[in-house]
Amino acid sequence: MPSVTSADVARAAGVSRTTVSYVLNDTPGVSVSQATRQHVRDTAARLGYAPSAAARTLRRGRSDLVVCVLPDWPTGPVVDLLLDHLTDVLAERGLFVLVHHHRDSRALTDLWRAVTPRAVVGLAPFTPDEARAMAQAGIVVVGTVQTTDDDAFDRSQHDLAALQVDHLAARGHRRVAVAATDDPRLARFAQARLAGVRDACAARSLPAPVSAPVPVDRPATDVVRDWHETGVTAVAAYNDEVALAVLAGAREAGLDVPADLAVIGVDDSPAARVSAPPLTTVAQPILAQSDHLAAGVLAAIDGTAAPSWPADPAVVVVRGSA
Amino acid sequence: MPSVTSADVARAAGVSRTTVSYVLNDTPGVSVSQATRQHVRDTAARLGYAPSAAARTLRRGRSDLVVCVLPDWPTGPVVDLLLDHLTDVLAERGLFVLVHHHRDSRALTDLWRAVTPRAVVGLAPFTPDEARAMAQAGIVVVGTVQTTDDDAFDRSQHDLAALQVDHLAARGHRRVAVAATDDPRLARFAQARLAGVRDACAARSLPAPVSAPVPVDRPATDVVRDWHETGVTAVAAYNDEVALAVLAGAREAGLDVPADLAVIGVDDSPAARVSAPPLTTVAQPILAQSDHLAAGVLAAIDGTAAPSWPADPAVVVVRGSA
DNA sequence: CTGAAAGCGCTTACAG
DNA sequence: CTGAAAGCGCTTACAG
Repeated sequence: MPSVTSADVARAAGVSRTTVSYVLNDTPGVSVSQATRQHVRDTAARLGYAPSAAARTLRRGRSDLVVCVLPDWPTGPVVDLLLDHLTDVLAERGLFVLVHHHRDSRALTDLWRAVTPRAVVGLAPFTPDEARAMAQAGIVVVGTVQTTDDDAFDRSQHDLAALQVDHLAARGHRRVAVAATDDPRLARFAQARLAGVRDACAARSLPAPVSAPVPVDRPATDVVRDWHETGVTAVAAYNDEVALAVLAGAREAGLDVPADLAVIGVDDSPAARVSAPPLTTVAQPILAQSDHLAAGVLAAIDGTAAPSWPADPAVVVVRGSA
Repeated sequence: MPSVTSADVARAAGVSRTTVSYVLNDTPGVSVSQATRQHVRDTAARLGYAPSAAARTLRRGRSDLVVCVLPDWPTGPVVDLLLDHLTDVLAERGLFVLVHHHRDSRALTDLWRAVTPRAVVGLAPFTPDEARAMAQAGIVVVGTVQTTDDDAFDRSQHDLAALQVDHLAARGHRRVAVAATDDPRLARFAQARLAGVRDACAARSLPAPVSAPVPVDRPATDVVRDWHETGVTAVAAYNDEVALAVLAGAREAGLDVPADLAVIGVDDSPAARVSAPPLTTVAQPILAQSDHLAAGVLAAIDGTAAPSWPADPAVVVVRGSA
């Protein structure tokens, strides 16, 4: 179908393309009579005119599109919240957020064929190569984690782990196990988190933690039994999903939570509230993080200084499991 | 930063823009010497050349972008799977998938300002107005559900509900309750699903089901107790998340699942495998649906006939709860 | 108040 | 084998 252009609208309405553009964009500072405005709008609607974003972007020299790159692992409700908030905040500045599920680097390269975004927000850590390619292309890259080389990355994972250990230690636990994830895509995170638990234990003179991967799709019965038999009384889980599998394993093994085994997760997902027992977990300040990301995009676009990362008020939500 | 264009590359490499375009796009059927090809590529890399997607799209008259519009409610791992698969399948045809979290109609209108996609895949039902606007803009619209007016919409929800009732009835249950969602964004679905359970009960000569909204962030203790006291022995939940809240409520109320109360969900989410007891649920053929969506996009683009919706092999996954 | 014209960066027939 | 030129649809200084 031959799509209708602004020239078609101009011709049909008996005005110039200039006028069509002025009216349809509500360009400030131009005076076009109300009658003409209405006539142009009616004509555009009648013809089913849809402006070409490509032409607009080309002419303007910049697009209003912000691409948010997600990690390729399942992200859950916490990230949904972040995305919605980010979309809202940037929409107020006329920026439109579209999300890319990052699977492999090839896909990230193809991205430039399909769109030239104004900015890219990375929720997945980029490799140094990817980050360099984007920077070179003049694309603003903002992220929770700039690259996997970033120190801030390890630090944030460390802090999360420390909060778990703090809570467990305050309850008198000494022998802590780490329920890691078995998802290879999360290896980088799991590793930093384990190191965090290890350091926190050392700092509190607790014995070094043991660790095992825990699949999320079945009760972690065997692992839990092993841990319990070797004197472990508390488990720091990679996230709530893993913690749920630990809870299920304890149930199967006939262990009482938290009496026989305390369990603490990370995320404060909805499921944490209705598990048996309800899950004690670490909640991250997701809205604050989202605001920070939005501020980072805006700062980069406006050329002002990037906001500093907010003091991290991640907090332990105490429920029944630890 | 003045971004580098193909003209800059041509100048620096000492060739014409034509040659740059041929080399960088691997245009078939043109003969450029290997030496020149390499020289152009090196020059482009050295200058950090990134082609303008807007210019390319404008010139070509079409973009390679497919926008997938998600509903504004939390979608979970099932939709993630669908998205990943859709992205893979369409990538093979050079199409790039970006996801938009649909919150309000204003945002959907802004979409055309930011991008002119080749096709839109709707996972959320569009209003008739929205669908018309897109069709008029010459955008291919493909979806599980074209509009909320669509008959197929009610039918699919009906089928899901019928499967739940079938399973419950086969286990000897007669008094069925519907654990609906309290999320207003899902009202349209909840309504169709309730109607489905009602019809299925009628068809099997069971008494009409009772129904109550169940929040997912706390145990549904009171509702469950009420149901049990009025002779209800089985619950058809809106989805697994709601079912989990029912399970938690039963636990609080001191009821045994499934002896005192059977519970069946919808989705077969990971959490369903590790709940107490493991959740019996209805699994949807998500990969088949994803393939169908991809085929729909391709058919529309190629101008061939849209594939018919596959016979829906949604299936009950029997675990411990019903 | 309105219009003619330039130009954003690319691709691709066409001529050499 | 390579280059000059047209044109995609828009916005916006500029002239009237």
